[in-house]
Amino acid sequence: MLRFFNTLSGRLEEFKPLHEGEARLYICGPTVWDFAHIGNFRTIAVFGDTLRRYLRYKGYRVTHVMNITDIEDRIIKFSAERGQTIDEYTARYTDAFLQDYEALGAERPEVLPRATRHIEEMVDIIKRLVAAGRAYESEGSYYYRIAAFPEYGKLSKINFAGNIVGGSERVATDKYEKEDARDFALWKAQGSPDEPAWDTEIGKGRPGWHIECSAMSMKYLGETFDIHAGGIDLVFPHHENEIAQSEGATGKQFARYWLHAEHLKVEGESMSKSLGNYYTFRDLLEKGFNPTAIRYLLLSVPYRKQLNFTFEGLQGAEKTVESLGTFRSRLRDARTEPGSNPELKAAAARALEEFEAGMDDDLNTSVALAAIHDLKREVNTALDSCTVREDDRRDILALVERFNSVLNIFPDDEPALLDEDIQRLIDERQEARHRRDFARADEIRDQLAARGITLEDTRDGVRWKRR
RNA sequence: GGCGGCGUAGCCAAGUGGUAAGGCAGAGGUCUGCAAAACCUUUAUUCGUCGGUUCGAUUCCGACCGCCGCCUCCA
Repeated sequence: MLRFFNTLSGRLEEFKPLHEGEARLYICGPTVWDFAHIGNFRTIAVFGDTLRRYLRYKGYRVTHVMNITDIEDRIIKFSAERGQTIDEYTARYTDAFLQDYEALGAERPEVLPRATRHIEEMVDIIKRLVAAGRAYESEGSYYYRIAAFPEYGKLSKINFAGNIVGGSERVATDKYEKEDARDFALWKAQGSPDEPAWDTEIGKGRPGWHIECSAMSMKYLGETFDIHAGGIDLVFPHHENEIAQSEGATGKQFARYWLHAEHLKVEGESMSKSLGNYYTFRDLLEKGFNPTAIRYLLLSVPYRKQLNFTFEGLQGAEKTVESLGTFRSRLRDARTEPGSNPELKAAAARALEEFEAGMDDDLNTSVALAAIHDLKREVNTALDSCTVREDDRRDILALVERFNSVLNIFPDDEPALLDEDIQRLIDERQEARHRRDFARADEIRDQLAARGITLEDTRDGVRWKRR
């Protein structure tokens, strides 16, 4: 039974999709004004992708929508400063993001909508809100009338009674003419002629930040859909406002399950540019770290925990991921007798059960990974003692692929081709070893090591791997 | 100020009202010509501190200390 911690109810709830056999998922993706940092990737690419993959593993047909925000104050400002259109300005960051997203082993969502392409849908919602009395126009801008949506605050549990609203008087510092300090902008009238603006039925201007997610999620997933996910910082005001906008316009429940990923820390501190511990995924690749290891590390702690990202941990993850790869290729290459070993059959069944128990429990990836490590150890022991049989080999390899279809942490171990001269050197070394000419054998091994080829002598011959 | 999360071995950490998963690092060993890989053994009488509830708490409650976050378009 798959259960999620739903921010809306504050409880663990069984996942029941709205449509039989189908799971519809919306994730608030990046804002494309800068390169995304590893925290973004943990939420969007690792948590979001794992959620998507596990839903599919559970048999649901998944529709995954991830927005890419391309209307935002900084984007407007920077593109204007450079005399570029928004598309020209954001193209570089969007491309880089998608490239990194895939390098991290995440699957491309079915829909990657852009705010700039959905102005009409946003305007439509604003018109519906105005008609429902939940929005009003003021000096060319439109605001959400929070007083007309009594449920406001139900997601973030923020008590607005004595907090932001001081009384009935307008907040004098606000530059806009709002009825209430809490009211937020749905549409901003064009400020100056050089500012990008869209000419629409409700005037010339640009949308507020929150409306894009209401418009795009409902367009692709329906007015009510299953899961809405994102970083914990989005709970308020972004997601709270999305609920107000969507439910205020449709009168129906918006998203049924709200999942929020915690932020990570770096070396025990919050990640920030000023602390100098702000890393993008690209930074880590440039430092030579393996993307699979990065994924493993970001996955090793359940998404609702603040994982502490450290370089020591990343080095550890590299070793771990390497050993997973060794395990899989060892099993693949093992020469086995026909039949099956009941102990391994039981070990595999236990691993599957624990993996699913962990993942079912609000995607507890720590437990799921422990199940994989336990299986790895038992199988390696059996490989050492030659007690793996052909059926075990086949079944456990299939099981590993099942696990990997969800976590994607086994490194690629495609039996890549060796250059002919490398193969010749390996053969020559084997001959030398038979002659007990170990000096020559070691010389060749060092030579290959310098070319990035590590050799391992096993009972069944030489294994090699490229580093 | 309001609201929330966290504090478990050298490091990253799971977890539970009945006496602590997993990974990395360390130590010893097996295997090996030597390595590598793999495996075995070992590493918290203890889960921030102090109280309380309980037959029993790391797990529940309270206080305190420390860290992180939201309330300010940062995942």
